[in-house]
Amino acid sequence: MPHQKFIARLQAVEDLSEDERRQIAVLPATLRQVADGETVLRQGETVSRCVFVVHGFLYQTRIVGDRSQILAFHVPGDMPCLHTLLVSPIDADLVGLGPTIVGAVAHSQLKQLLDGSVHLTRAFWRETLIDAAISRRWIARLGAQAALAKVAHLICELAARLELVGLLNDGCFQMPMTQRHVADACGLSIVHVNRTIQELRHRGLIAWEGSEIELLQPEELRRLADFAPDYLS
Amino acid sequence: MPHQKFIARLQAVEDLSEDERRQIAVLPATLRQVADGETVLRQGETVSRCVFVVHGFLYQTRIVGDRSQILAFHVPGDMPCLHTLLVSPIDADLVGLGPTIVGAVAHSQLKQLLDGSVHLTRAFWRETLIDAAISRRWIARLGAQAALAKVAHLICELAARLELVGLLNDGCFQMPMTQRHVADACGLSIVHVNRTIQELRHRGLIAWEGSEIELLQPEELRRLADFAPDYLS
DNA sequence: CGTGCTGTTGAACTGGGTCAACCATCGTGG
DNA sequence: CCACGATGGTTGACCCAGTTCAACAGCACG
Repeated sequence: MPHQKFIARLQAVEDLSEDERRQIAVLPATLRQVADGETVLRQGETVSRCVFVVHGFLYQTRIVGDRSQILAFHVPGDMPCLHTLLVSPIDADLVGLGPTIVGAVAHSQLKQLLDGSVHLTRAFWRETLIDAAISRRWIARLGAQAALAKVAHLICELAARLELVGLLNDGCFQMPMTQRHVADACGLSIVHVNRTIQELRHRGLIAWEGSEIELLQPEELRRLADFAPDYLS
Repeated sequence: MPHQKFIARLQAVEDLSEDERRQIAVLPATLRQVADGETVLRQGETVSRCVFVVHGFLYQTRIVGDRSQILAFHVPGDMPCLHTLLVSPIDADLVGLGPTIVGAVAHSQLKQLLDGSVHLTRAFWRETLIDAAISRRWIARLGAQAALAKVAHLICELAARLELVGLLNDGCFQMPMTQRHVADACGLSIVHVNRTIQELRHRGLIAWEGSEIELLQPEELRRLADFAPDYLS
């Protein structure tokens, strides 16, 4: 059931009929294993297939000057390059985070499906709009928050998004993100991310060992991060 | 011809037929004068009409902690809250920048139009995707560039977007933006924006008096800002 | 003719960056 | 089985880009 999480995600976003769910489920998709750090799509590439995350994580990253900036993380159920259906080429590298399984659907197949249904088109459109809403929060985070709040916000957002697809258990989630990823996503140096995470640990807000992150005081963490999950669905 | 610039914008984004252009042109729209600093839509509001810029400028701003962060600027032809058609409520204040004229179309009218046309839906969808692409660049700008490059990038982007709607004359454009706006858009303090702009002037890259901004060495400025206009259409 | 906004300048300060170690873990190849 | 190099986390010392505070000038407007 490769499309399962993706359908669940769309379903959360817009109510789908039995028939619509079936139409998506029968889309011919090829599955593929992606290794940690492997580039799935390269910036500037003209894409002809939409990728969706079945298991694991992807992120989008872009070189700007001598730094690399992460533009987005993608969790199971997300379709990170849905926008390439209408806007080409892609403006960032799409990279695997930890061992990951992705599916791919041809643009042509997707276009054919959407041509036949205004409602499904709207569901997919809405999906991209939520992506855009997340981007806007990232702008707010990067432009206006201090380091501690930036990192806290990122963690809150990931937790909330994983909760939506049932991957948050008891305030815990698995994500093989290194401190370098956090640094690149928050526009901070690795060293300072390290100290910031230690501060979060020290305050008893999170636990983070290996790839397991736990929210110890979610309420407190959200307050610190000025986070509300209202924009995610 | 209130819709003129908006149609031109859509046209640039996706090829429209004579008939489609007419369908948009006859959409019932109410025009309205917006004063400098006047709030058109308030964060959290459930919107029932889409606003488009006829003349002047709007920007989206969001309070985060004790700062306010500008999330986007909108130039004539833009429809800043098109996303509210599918995602409510709006996540930022929409504010006038200088004396501005906006039009408004009821969601119901727009939905009716789009229900009848897969192609128009795609054109509007694409419009929101370009907005999203701009947001992603802002993330890159805010997360990875130094002050000088941030400000330069903002100026380059505005110039390029205004050029698309014919409002760039000979490297000059009118925009009644204050240094506070630049500060809020770039996540910098006003004082430092002031010094940064002086540096840009000093290097002979721009001239900026009152509300007239001129690119004196566009090529040089773009290099400094690491700017390429590829993502704007 | 004050009052408030915008731009400008100087001086002192600080959050976060940079540089440079060092440690633990882990996969790899000899 | 161990030596190794690579990667990720951690720490300390120093530095600097950008912030903060404060003052002032020009100007527009009621």
